[in-house]
Amino acid sequence: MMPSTPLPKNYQLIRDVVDECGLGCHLTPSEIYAKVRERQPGIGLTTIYRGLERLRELGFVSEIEVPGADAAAYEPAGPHHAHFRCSSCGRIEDVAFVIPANTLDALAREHGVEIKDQRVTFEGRCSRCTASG
Amino acid sequence: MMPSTPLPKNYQLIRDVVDECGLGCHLTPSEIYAKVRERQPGIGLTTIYRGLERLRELGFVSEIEVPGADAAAYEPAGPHHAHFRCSSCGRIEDVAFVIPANTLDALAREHGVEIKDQRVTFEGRCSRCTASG
DNA sequence: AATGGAAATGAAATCCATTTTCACTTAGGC
DNA sequence: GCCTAAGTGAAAATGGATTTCATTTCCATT
Ligand SMILES: [Mn+2]
Ligand SMILES: [Mn+2]
Ligand SMILES: [Zn+2]
Ligand SMILES: [Zn+2]
Repeated sequence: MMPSTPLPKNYQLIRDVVDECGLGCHLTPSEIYAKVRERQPGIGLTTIYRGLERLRELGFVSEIEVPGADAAAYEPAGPHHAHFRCSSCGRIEDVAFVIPANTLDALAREHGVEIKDQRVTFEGRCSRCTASG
Repeated sequence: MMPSTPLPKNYQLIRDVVDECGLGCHLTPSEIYAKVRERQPGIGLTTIYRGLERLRELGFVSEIEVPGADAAAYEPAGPHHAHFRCSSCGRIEDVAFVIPANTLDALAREHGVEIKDQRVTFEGRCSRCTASG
């Protein structure tokens, strides 16, 4: 089939900013706003929120909600993984960890629910804070 | 040693409400507010927030922050566990699952961080919603 | 080109959980 | 009783996210 409707220009800019940040990089809507604004000074924060929602629906970006963080963060879509949040400095890092599907299946059966997603977040001290503090 | 300072009466009421809710029961500050208010009509929401923070520091209650939920939830302190959130109705259930310590150790070593806590949340459809919807 | 409807846009208003401020009351060691 | 620290609640402030609404842009169709 034909390539579906191309992304509106502004949404593409948002996608670019998230993509250029790269894997393992997590940006808040405000941070994205600031970066997009460098290329499109007139854009409004509202459009950032709307664009991020759309891009998430389309599977281009992922939203992560980390307990303790004051705002949601976005990253380019990629392989599923866990996150680590340093409770000292707030830094968020990727952690290569996923609960295997057969474990999820067992849990789902056991609890009589249908599990569609997992969110794993670790909390502690990052190497930088351990070194300095 | 002497029993440390007894809990202020209002904080004790908050603790009672959370405890009476039982394991596997998760209450938001507003819900707790409503319940405490039945016994102490004059109490303010501010005191609920302050009490919950204190009770958490003292280890009597646990706060859980579930992605997708609009407010934090509290439960009586107890064994560590994971949570399941139904994306259809919002219901939060306990899930008997913890990432084993040796796995955490390996991850921590691998990523050069110090892991102090884990937060595991599953998302999907609860049995009730699967049956009805 | 003209047209019309759908989508996108941004400013402003609104929402809402949580925190902060501040003046006041309470509790308890002395 | 006095004094200080802790507790309290109303009200205001905060701040991320959403909603509203009037306007503009986009594009497929004439
Ligand atoms: Mn990530
Ligand atoms: Mn629980
Ligand atoms: Zn750190
Ligand atoms: Zn449900």
